[in-house]
This record gives sequence, C-alpha cells and structure tokens, in this order.
Amino acid sequence: MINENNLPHLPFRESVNPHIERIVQRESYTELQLKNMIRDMGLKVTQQRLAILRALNEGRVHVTVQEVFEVVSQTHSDVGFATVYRFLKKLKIKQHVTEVRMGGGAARYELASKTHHDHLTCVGCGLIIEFEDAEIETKQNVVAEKFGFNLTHHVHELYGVCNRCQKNP
Amino acid sequence: MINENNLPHLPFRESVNPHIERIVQRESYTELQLKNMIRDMGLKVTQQRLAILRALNEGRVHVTVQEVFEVVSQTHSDVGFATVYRFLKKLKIKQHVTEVRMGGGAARYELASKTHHDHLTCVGCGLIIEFEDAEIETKQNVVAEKFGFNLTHHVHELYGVCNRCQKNP
DNA sequence: TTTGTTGCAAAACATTTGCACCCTG
DNA sequence: CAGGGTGCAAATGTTTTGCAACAAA
Repeated sequence: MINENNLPHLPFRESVNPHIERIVQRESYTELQLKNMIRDMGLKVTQQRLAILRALNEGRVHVTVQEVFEVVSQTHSDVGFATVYRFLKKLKIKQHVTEVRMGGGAARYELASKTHHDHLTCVGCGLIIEFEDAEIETKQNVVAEKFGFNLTHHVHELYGVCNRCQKNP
Repeated sequence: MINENNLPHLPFRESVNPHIERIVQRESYTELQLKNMIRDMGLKVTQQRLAILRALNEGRVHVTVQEVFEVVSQTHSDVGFATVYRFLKKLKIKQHVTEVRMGGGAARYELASKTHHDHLTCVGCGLIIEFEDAEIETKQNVVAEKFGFNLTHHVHELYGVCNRCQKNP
C-alpha cells in the first residue's frame, strides 16, 4: 500500500494537530545531551534513536508515532514504525517522554521538560495550551498522602472552548 | 474463534482490573431513570441499551467494552460489540459516561455521577481510588479563565504506589 | 408503517512481536 | 565479533462501518 507521499506502507491516517501554543518554554537539548540520554539508559546509540530524539527535540510538541515516523523518514529512508514504537516505549518507562492520550486516536508524545506542566485543550479547534500551577501540584500531594500513596506522576488535562472558538462557533 | 467461555468471537484479551475501592459513593439509578436517560437522548429504548446501562449501573466501575459485553451477554445471547461501542459513544458525547484511558490498553468507562471525582491509580497493583477536591476544581477554573477558555470537562489522574505495594514490592 | 437500531463480518486503525540481517561498542 | 538493534511482515489488539434483517414508536 502506497500513500500520496509515496512512503512505504503507512497503515495510519494523517493525524490532525492544528496548532500548538507553547506557554511553558523548554530549552532544547544539545546533540551531546541526546546521546547521553540514550547512553544513560544503557542502550546503544544508533542513528535511528538519535533521529527520533531529534524529531522530538526540534519538531512540534505532542506528536504521534506517525508524525515522528514521517520526520525521521526524511533523513532515514527506511525506518520502521516498530523502531519508533520500541524506542518511545523505552523512553516512556524511563520518564524521558510523556504519553498523552487526548480523545480517542493515537497516543501523543512529548519530550519531558524539567518544569512539569499540564494541558488545556480546546475541544473546538484542538489548540493546546500548556500551563503549570504550583498550588494544584501541592494539593495533589496532599491527596496522595491522605490515601497512603507515593506519587510517581500524574495527568491533568483540562478541556474547554478557547476564546476564538467562542466567537466563531 | 472461540474462547474459554465459549463466547462467539472475542477479539480482546481478558482485561485486568484487580480491585476498585470506591471512595466517592454514587447512588444507583432506578430502572425508570435509565429508560428516561435513553429517551432524553432522543433515542429508542431497546433491550440492548437498557442492558448496557444496567451493566454500567450495577456492575463494577471503570469497565472496558469487553467487560460490558460479557455482562450483557449473560442476558442477551447475541449482542455485538458494535452495539456496545455505538451506544457508549453516544453516552460519552452526552456526558452520561466518562471515558478514562489509563495506560495503554482499551478505554474504560463509568457512568457519570452527579458529584465529580478524579482518580488515584496504583501503578503496582492497579488499585483505583476515587477522590474529589473542591480546591483543585476551583483552581482549574482560575487557570481556564486566565487563558480565556470556557471549561467543559477535565481529566485528572494521579499515579503512584499504594500503601500495600510499598510494603510488598 | 416508518425509521432508527442491531448483529455480523469486514475494514480501519493502532500497537506489538518474530526473525533474519545489520551495526555499535 | 558478540549481542543488542533494526526493518519487514505478520500477528494481535481495539474501534468503526456497511448492510440486510429487525424492532420500537
């Protein structure tokens, strides 16, 4: 099966990620930092893994496997999804990427930033705003403590209608 | 393909949902309320839809389509997943059920309760505790307002290691 | 009787896995 | 050159859809 871009066998649909507004800034990693990230995971530094990390580092945030695959394909004509899936899973386990499942489609991934943040998503146009709120984070710990939990991570997604979509429904 | 329960063609794996501790109580709906729920959505009241609602109303919380299907199959020998999927989607749109996607597998659903709550999930054993926190809810509205959003709903999942799993790692 | 709903099977979508070959350390 | 990593294709898992038969209003 060949799609309109003439890429080999893409079983996924073109994914939609209209526009992203980044509120919380994350500084990009250097090439060396990316290599060390792989090494520190006890893995071999391959061209494919570097290319995947570069895609996550430079490209837009909240990408699907499909999108990573497309970017990486530009420089490596014959990567497979399998590699992207496999590496992304390892990165997820090591908490280097965060998996976000908004709505029903494929999972979206983003390279972890030092400052944690959450998401505010417009159900109308898909705009994603990142926010952080120290008070909420604190309250979470209180809740966890109350039930004897040792918190590892969390997902906090707010959904609503953005300003622009309120005016142009 | 026949599985060990002799049910017709079950493409899903047996799902794991070890134990649920319900902190926030939700009163069950009456049979009449369930019927009205369907009617109010402008849909026909069929036996299948009633059976699906009953399963959500009486059974355990956070069920997968597979689990709903199994329960409904006990009284309706020939429901299809399609029906379960279709109706669940409608319920989701009308906000009568909440879809939760913990981890990677199939989506889990629960009948909406009047009092909103969020989830605290143990990454060790899968224990799910429901909690509610008015202060956090308030803070969310502040955040939304700050970015000009009109909030529709949200997902707030805390993950950690529960008491028991901390002692028996 | 009219129209929405269902079950079935197949398609579509998303992710994982087995295996022979390849490349990093 | 040893062992992990890769691409491919096939398997597996999850959800959606087309259509003829059917049931609720």
